[in-house]
Amino acid sequence: MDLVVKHLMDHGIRPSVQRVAIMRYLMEHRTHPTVEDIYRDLHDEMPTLSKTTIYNTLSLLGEKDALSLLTIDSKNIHYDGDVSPHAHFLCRCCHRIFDVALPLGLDSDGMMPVGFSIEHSHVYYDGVCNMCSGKGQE
Amino acid sequence: MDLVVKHLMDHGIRPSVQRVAIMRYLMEHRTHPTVEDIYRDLHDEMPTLSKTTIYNTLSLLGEKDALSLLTIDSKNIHYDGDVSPHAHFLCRCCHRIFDVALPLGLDSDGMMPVGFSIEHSHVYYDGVCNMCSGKGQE
DNA sequence: TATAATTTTGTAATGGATTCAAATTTGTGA
DNA sequence: TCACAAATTTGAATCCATTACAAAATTATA
Repeated sequence: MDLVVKHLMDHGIRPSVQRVAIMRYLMEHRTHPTVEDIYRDLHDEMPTLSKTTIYNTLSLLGEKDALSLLTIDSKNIHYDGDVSPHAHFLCRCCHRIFDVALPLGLDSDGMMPVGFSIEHSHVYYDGVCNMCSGKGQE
Repeated sequence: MDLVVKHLMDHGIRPSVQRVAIMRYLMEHRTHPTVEDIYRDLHDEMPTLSKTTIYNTLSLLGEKDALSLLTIDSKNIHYDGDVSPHAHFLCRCCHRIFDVALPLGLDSDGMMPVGFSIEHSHVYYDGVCNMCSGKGQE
């Protein structure tokens, strides 16, 4: 079975044409796109796709933990189809978001007051990326 | 000298009446307020304070690292006058943001690819707080 | 096939954030 | 203290991401 369809069904989401297209886009483009990005890029192959559907779908996928919401950028919400544990880095210069490894020793056990239960955790960095600093290997 | 004025000057910010009032509000209210919260609460003592000034001031204070922007909540930007290292927890039920300790052994050294320089880092959690879960000691 | 439930769609409305130029305040030098 | 320049504040207009909503289309079920 299609990996994307399986991913949706594993998270209890009925795989409509639009949902599959949006989830596939997220799984094939690890660029942490915004709603605008998704709409622009999917518009060619699905001219009837509406922005409302994208909002609805991303909202549903988020509730079901089929994707991850990135709030690192105060201007726009970004979405990540990779739900495996990793941190994110926002370049203040080119505004791209990069996947980075989680810091060593990250362990929130015993850090929370009694009665607090963690559902998700996020580690965000911002700074300047290798391209923008001119110090990166090309 | 007034601690608030000193805090501003230490960060290279000229302490105008409005800036001091906004910074003081943030230092005395550890509730991680939004622009709306600040505007509502300061309006009594400063009826002429405009929202644009609050936006301008928070933007300036953020650039100078005199406060911290919290992007944990996708609905609104929250502001934190406490710039010492700590993590944040957003309750998905009451939508309050709590200060929590950073996880033990947190170490981002060597986690970044060559050429990436970190300027700020944030650790965010979401889940249910002790009040909303009913399991907290009151 | 008929009916109900679900999903999609486009338009309108909402509201947080920004732009901008005028008004005000503050700082500086004579 | 006064005059001028620089910095700051203000409010109206605007922008734009997101949401609300109800009709249309699609899909599931009997």
